[in-house]
Amino acid sequence: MWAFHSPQHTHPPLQANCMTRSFVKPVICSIALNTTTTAANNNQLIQSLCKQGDLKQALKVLSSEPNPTQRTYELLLLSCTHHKSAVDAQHVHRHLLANGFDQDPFLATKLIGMYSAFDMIDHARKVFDKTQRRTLYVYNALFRALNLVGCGEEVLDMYRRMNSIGVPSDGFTYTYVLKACVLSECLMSLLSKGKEIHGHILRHGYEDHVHIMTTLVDMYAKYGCVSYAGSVFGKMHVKNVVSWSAMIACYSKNGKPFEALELFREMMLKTRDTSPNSVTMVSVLQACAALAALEQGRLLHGYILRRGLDDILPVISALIVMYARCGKLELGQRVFDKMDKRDVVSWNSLISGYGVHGFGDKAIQIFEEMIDQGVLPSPVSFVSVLGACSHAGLVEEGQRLFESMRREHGIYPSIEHYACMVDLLGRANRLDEAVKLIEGMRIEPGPKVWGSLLGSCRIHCNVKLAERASTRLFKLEPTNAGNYVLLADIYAEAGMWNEVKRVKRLIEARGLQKVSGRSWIEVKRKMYSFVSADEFNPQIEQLHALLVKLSTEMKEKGYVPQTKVVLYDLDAEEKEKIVLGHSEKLAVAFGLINTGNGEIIRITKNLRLCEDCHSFTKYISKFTNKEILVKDVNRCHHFRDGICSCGDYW
DNA sequence: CTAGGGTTAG
Repeated sequence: MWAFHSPQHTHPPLQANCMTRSFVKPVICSIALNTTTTAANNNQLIQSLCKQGDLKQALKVLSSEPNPTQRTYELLLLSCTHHKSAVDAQHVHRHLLANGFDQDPFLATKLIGMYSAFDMIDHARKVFDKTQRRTLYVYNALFRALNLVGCGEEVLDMYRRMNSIGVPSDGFTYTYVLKACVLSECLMSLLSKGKEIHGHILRHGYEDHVHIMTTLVDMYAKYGCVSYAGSVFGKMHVKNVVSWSAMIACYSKNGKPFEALELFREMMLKTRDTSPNSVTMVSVLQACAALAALEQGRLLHGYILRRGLDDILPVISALIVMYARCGKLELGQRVFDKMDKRDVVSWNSLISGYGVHGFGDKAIQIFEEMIDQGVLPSPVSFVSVLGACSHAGLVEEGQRLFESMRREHGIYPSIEHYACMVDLLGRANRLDEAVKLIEGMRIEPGPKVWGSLLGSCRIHCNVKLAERASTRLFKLEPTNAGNYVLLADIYAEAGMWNEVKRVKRLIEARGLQKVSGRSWIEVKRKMYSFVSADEFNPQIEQLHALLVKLSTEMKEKGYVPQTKVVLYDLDAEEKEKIVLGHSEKLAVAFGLINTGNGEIIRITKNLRLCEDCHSFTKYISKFTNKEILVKDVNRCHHFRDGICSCGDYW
């Protein structure tokens, strides 16, 4: 396991507030008495008042000061930002324009930053436009402001102009333009832009600049280019916590939790002066959650306590989610109960926890408790609670909540919410209603919505509707192989083999790689990975033999192999062989051999659990008297004594 | 003068 470093806490130096305060106080008294202060004194006085937080008084003095300095205006603008007073801000702005500072590039950067903080981006733009001498700093300030409101393309556009008129870039500029590449709406076209900027950066000798290189790693991560990110990261000579965290997050977010844990291990072993912080922990916990790696998650929990990171809300939320996904909902609940302050994310984490285990009623109860306690639900709260309804088949409750969203909470349903509702209705075989909902949408239904519908068609084997959904879906997401596989599944189940072939050819023609089924199991803090028909696994023969033996015995007790899922037109016996080799069954067999009596087998699957594996695992749990937890992409299945916690509704 | 990683979702 990881060699955890003992934490070294560094305390930030204490601010010397009290000192300044006692110095300034007597000065205030003197203005009231003495109105004939000199200009120099007035400027100093305004500055002191700003630093001290007395904006109103500072503005009063300003009105009788004929010659404010640049520094005076700077502090006034900062003070306005601090007090969130846009009215005063505009007053100061007018004042400085009237006093000959309208072309001051330094104050322009301050003004832009200030308007950006007020969400007044148009005012920020106007300041930029009116400033004739646009220094590098003025550009940088605007880039930052534009990035904050998500106007990535505008940043890139301006960057182009900046280059063409010969304004040089610095390290800050590069971090802003790289971020801009990710923010944009039309993502794909800008990946090449990002690569181009990557080139500029190297040409200008920034390859050892930690901030820029880390931003690059993050940019490739957000584009899902895991290998590019890894290559940039690998070439970095100087790495710090942020760089490591960015790369670990890259793996966690891009479906490579195994690699995330591996890199974290490397970080612990290789770096002596870089210890992980709360941000690192969140990403590593996400990876544990994705893998249902409970033992590793527990170690992390201990580490979090030792490092005193347990009062950081995102860390605790990630912990709750980790426990829930590892099948230890009660531990997640306990962590939640112990919190002394909670935010909406903490609540959402718990709601989703109950959701993935199929406890829809409990999820709704917690959702309502949250509202009773005065916490405003966020859009994600509704995604969580609607998802919980969907897993539990609580259609009416889901519809009620969906309605209350807009009416009682003023939250307009987004694509995600519609996708939840389509899933809720579709899963419950109310496909007509799902279609009606889509047709009545006030926003354009995205790939998630059509994907939900296609998934439901798969469950209820509705070929006609599946064809309709997939036509739309393939246009919106032509490169998502999963969608094609889903359609092929539906055709296969309906025995339409020519159509299956057609879809398969489509996948090939478009050069897509379908995600292969994979399962993981954690035994004694180590993760073992399985793919179906894994010839390279040294234990494969032993596992196969066990599976054949169990299958034969269980068939006598009523187990019937479900071979509909096989995408090849083969005879029954061949199909049976294929499903018996599914990765999830290999992991189960491995678990049976390698775990002790009474120990729960905990498995993760990267796709939805197939019907046969589901049925097989139910029988196994009865037959071998073992408790088995399987986390598939959507939810947790808890197999005990021949039944599954999902009630065969998943 | 300004900068990099993380928080819940199917």
